[in-house]
Amino acid sequence: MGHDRSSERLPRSFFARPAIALARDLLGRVLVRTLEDGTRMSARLVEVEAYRQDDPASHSYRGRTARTDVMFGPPGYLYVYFTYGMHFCMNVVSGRDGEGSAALLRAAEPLEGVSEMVRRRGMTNERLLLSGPGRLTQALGVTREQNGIDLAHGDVMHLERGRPVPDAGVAAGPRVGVTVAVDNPWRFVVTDTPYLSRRTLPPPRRGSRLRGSPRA
DNA sequence: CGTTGGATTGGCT
DNA sequence: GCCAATCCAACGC
Repeated sequence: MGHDRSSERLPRSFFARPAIALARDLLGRVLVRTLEDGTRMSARLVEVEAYRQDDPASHSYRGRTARTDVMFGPPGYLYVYFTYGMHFCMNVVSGRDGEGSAALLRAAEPLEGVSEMVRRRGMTNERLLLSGPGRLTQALGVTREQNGIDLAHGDVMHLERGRPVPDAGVAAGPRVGVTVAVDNPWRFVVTDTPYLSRRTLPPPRRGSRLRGSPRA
């Protein structure tokens, strides 16, 4: 039995790599949100997607703008954007400073602070508390105000080591809700969990270079 | 400056 | 399964 390091904070170096590698390795990690009154909420990440600068589906594809500025900054910061007139989505910035890439946090398993999540979500079904990018931000109290915060050293939100998920427990498939670059299997999910935004992975499309079951 | 549609969700058919 | 809600960034003129 070794020393338990699961609550150690992930350092800047963890985030300083390509979006696909980061997205995959974020599975099983613990996202911790600390409110101003000290209340702690935490959740185990089970669904994450990668977005690269050379990727037509990425906000960074058309260059650096006011909205995507954080995405082009150094790794380990939070990129939050507003969509469909009512939802916020949050990303962990990856790669190098000056490069626009990030990992979209799409779903998680509630751990600590469930009653606080329930209050913010206005519903009690634990399965639906954090199972979607908009639900995740609503439950954890993340809005435009948290755009650009530092996850590696800040107090508002951080990531802990948790328990990395082995390849046998991970599946990859097309990203949800994107209409371009649909053959890029950059959505990573933990297979053995009820907390995903979608229950099943779509089958490989005809003409796709992928074959058989999607793998990490 | 006007138009378009989106890395979504929840409610209704 | 279908679709409205509701804002605003990006793009075209």
